[in-house]
Amino acid sequence: MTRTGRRPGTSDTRDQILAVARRRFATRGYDATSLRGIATDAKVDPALLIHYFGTKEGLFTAATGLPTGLSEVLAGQQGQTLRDFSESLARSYLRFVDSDQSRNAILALVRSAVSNENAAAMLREFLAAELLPVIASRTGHENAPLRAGLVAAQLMGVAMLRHVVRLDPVASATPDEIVALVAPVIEHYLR
Amino acid sequence: MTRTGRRPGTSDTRDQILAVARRRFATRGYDATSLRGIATDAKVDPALLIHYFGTKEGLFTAATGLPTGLSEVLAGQQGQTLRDFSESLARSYLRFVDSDQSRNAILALVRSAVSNENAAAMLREFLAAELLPVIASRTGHENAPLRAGLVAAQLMGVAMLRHVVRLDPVASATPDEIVALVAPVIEHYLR
DNA sequence: CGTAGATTTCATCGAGTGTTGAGTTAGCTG
DNA sequence: CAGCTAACTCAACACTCGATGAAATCTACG
Repeated sequence: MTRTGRRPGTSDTRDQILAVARRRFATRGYDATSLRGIATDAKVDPALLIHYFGTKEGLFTAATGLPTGLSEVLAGQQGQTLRDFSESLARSYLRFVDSDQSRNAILALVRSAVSNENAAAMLREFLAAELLPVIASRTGHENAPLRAGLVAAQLMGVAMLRHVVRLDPVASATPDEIVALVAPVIEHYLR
Repeated sequence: MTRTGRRPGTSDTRDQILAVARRRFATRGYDATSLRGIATDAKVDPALLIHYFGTKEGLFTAATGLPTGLSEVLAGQQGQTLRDFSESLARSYLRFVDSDQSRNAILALVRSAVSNENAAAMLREFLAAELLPVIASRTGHENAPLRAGLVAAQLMGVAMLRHVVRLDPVASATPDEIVALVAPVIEHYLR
C-alpha cells in the first residue's frame, strides 16, 4: 500500500504533522502523547517526526510555540474604563479558551505542565511574560503582581473546570453567564 | 541481601506502599507514575503491589480514596456570617492544600485528571458531591450552582498556580496575603 | 539526462511498562 | 511439631516507547 521513499507531488506533510501534534498534545498532555500516535494520525512513519524535529521535545515546542492571539487581543484593550477592561478581559479569555483554534496551545501547556517540569516552566514563563504584565498594569496597588496572579488563577480555574474536569454547571454555562459573574471579580482585584 | 519470602516481624509494608503511592501519584500524576518506581521507593517488589491491590488503578483508588478532611472542616463552619464563612473557607482551603499531609490526595487527582479520564471523573464527582453543595448552600441565587462552581474555580486556580505552575508571586505569597484578597471574592460570589 | 538533496519508510535497538505464575519464607492455629 | 495461609520475591511475557541508520523514492537544478 504505502510504498517507501518520497511521495509524488508537493508536500504539506510537515504542517500536517504539526496540526495533529497540536491537537494530541492539547488533549492528552506531553507525556501521554506518543510520537507513534501522532504519526499514525498523520499517516506518516514515526521516524519522520524525528527527522523533522530531532526529538519529541523539539516537536512539542514547535507545535505549542508562540501561543499567539491572546496577548495581542489583551494589548488592544488598554484605553478603557476598569469596568470595560474587566468585562472584555473575561470575554476575550473565554472566547480564546473556548475556541478550538487556539485553545489547544494553552491547554497543551496546562495538560503537560502537571506531569512535565519543562512544560510547567514554559507555562510559567508565558504567564509571567505575556499575561500578568498586561493585567498588573491596570492597577496601582503595592501588591499589583499578586492581584494579577489571582486574576490569572481565577481564569485558569475556569478553564480547568470547563475543559479539563468538565464540571457542571461551569462546563455547560454560556460565556455570557460566566462573564457576568467573573468580570466584577476581576474589577474587584484591580480596583 | 534482600532474601525471598516473608519478612520476620510484623509488617507495615502495605501502609508504607500506600504512603509512597500517595506521594508519587501526587507529584507526577497517574500515567507518569510507575508501579516499579513506587515499589523501589517502598523497598518492595513490584509484584507485591499487584498482589495487594490487583491492578495499578486499584492502587490509585486505594491511595487517593476518600480525600477526607476538607469536607468535614467545611461542614463545621455553617452557622457564621457570610463574611466569616468566606474568610474561613479560603483559609481552610489554603491550609488544606498547603499541608503536605492531605494535599497529596487532591493534587494527585488534579495532576492525573488532565491526562486520565478516569481520574477526571473522580475529581468531578468529588467536587460535585463534597465541595459544591457546601458552598452553594450559602447563597440563595437562582444560579447558586454556577456561583459555587466559580468559587471552586478560583480556589483550584490558586492551587494550580501555587503548587503546579509555581508562579510567583502567587507561589511565594503567605496564606494571609491570599486570604485577604480571595475572601472578599468568595463573599461577592455568594452575596 | 544526471546527479545532489529532500522526503519518506523500514527494520531494529534498548529501555521501560503492567501483569502473571511459580516458588520461598514466616506467622498462626490446632 | 504439622499444616495452612499470608507475605514476599524472581523471572519472564507481551507490549509500548523514543530514537537510530540505512535504504528507497521523488523533486530540482545543472
